[in-house]
Amino acid sequence: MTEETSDFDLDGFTPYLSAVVAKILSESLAREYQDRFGISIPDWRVLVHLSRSDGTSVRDIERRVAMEKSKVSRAVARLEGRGLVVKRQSEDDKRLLRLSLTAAGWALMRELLPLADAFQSRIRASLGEDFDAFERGLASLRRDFAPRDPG
Amino acid sequence: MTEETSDFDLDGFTPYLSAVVAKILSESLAREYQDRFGISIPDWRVLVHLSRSDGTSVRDIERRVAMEKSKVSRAVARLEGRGLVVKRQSEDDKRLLRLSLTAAGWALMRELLPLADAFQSRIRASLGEDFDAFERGLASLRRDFAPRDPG
DNA sequence: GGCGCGTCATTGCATTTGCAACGAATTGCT
DNA sequence: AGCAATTCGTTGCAAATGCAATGACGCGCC
Repeated sequence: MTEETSDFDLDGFTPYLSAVVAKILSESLAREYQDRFGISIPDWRVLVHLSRSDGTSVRDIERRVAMEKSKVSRAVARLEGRGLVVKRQSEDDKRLLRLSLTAAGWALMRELLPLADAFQSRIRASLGEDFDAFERGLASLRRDFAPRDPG
Repeated sequence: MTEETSDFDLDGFTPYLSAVVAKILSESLAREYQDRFGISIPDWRVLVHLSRSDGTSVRDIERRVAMEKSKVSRAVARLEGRGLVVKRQSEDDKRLLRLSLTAAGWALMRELLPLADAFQSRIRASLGEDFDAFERGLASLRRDFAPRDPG
């Protein structure tokens, strides 16, 4: 009866497409470390962030990795329980936590980071000559659509 | 003490960046319809998909929108409860559902789709001349990293 | 110095999610 | 045709999630 249909192009709709792509990328990568190392996606994000900048706080990670602070807090608690991360109270500001990888944490990252590099290479190959424009695009969107900082 | 730090570049790591960007895009768009229309992100995805292809099944949406079938099923149930969608049993294959928007569903979409178009314009402006390469990139990644079809 | 206001991290709780199990229906094999 | 294997959609249940409330602390104004 109503053969009605909008002319809206779902596959050209960037928010939708990028959600799909982000999901399959995360899951594809997660398959390589979840079973093998017992690391969840939030755990992975925290670990990678700490391998970059040792001594950051929960709030830093929340901002930078776009994860809820409660999610970060629980991931950190899990990782601390496994002896991969240590929490110290910051001396400058006792509200803050200074998070660091332990020796075991670093050892794990020496196994995980090559996986990440290999995965990134696959992505680069898939994107070909569009790679640079793609990365620039992600940066632009992040800048222009990031939630207003209430500070 | 250990001023140790890996040289891994988090901001150049595509799975991470794309997850962040997808999240802020989804949430930024959601802010425009959630409160106003009481539509959640999964609801939105289903509605948009149905506005494109009337009469598709839960499984179709699962495949195409990269949502768990249970998530689709529950979104459809919600939308049916609000009178925006109808479920009919397919006559060809009685396992399948034929999903359609109701008149009320179409009326809602006539309000929502302009929001989507406007949002897409903002994205296009943000990406500038990289827009085409960006969309091509999303399509490539989707193709190359999509989960193996067990069929 | 004291007091109100804002920030950091955690936690309680309600909602959402994902996975596995299930019933109904179809397909394929013999 | 008969029966096993598979597919579709739903649902039960445990785990994950998001939000608001809380406690500890720092900052600024008086």
